[in-house]
Amino acid sequence: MADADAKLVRMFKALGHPNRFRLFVEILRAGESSFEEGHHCFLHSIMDRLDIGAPTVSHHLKELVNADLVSTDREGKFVTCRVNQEALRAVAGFFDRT
Amino acid sequence: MADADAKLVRMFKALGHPNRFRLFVEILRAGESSFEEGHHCFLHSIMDRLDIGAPTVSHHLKELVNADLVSTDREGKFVTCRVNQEALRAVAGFFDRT
DNA sequence: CTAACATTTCGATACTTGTCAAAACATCAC
DNA sequence: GTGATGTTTTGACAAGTATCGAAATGTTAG
Repeated sequence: MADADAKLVRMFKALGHPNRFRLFVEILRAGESSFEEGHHCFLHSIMDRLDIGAPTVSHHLKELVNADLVSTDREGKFVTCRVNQEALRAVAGFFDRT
Repeated sequence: MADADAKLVRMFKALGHPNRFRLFVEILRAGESSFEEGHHCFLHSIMDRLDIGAPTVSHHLKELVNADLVSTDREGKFVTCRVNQEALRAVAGFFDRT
């Protein structure tokens, strides 16, 4: 299997769990509605809206990062998240090819 | 979570496993290169190209069908598969929205 | 009807994963 | 420094999943 395909599979797998999908969509939407540079958002505000324990959110976030769908940064006490637009284009490209 | 989202998650989950992804791509490609109506292809010819046991292929195919990515028909002794184009458009739409 | 072929179901097993509580780590405010 | 707050790691457990061999089912050919 081609390398690019393996990467796609990792993305699909990451999005193929309800809680991870919701986490991703929250990051996506929070980033869209943000006026700050880079469209990032704070993890703790997302945690507030998901009724999942913090360790679980952290675990899922790490998987989104491993799948290259999301990237994170630390700003002092907080962690900020943003979606990786380039990765999204790769996925969209797969479906456009069909 | 909205109903449409749950459907998306099922599709992502189905595509998020290497063997299932390969099965899907085989069906996709076989269908594309076919001149028969409906772009269908025979399951046994796909099985030949994947080094996975028949029971496992059958299992994965069922999951692709459950995810609404693929539909199957029986033609006598054989099973034919085709991708569900409408479902593909639904997924593509998700990524266009970003 | 029987033999051959295509596919699915069943049963078992090894492996992966989602989740949480508790502890640890990181950073800031004081 | 201490305490408070945000996040991650660890350890554990339940649940889910991928895979296979064997058996069962469906279907056609002869």
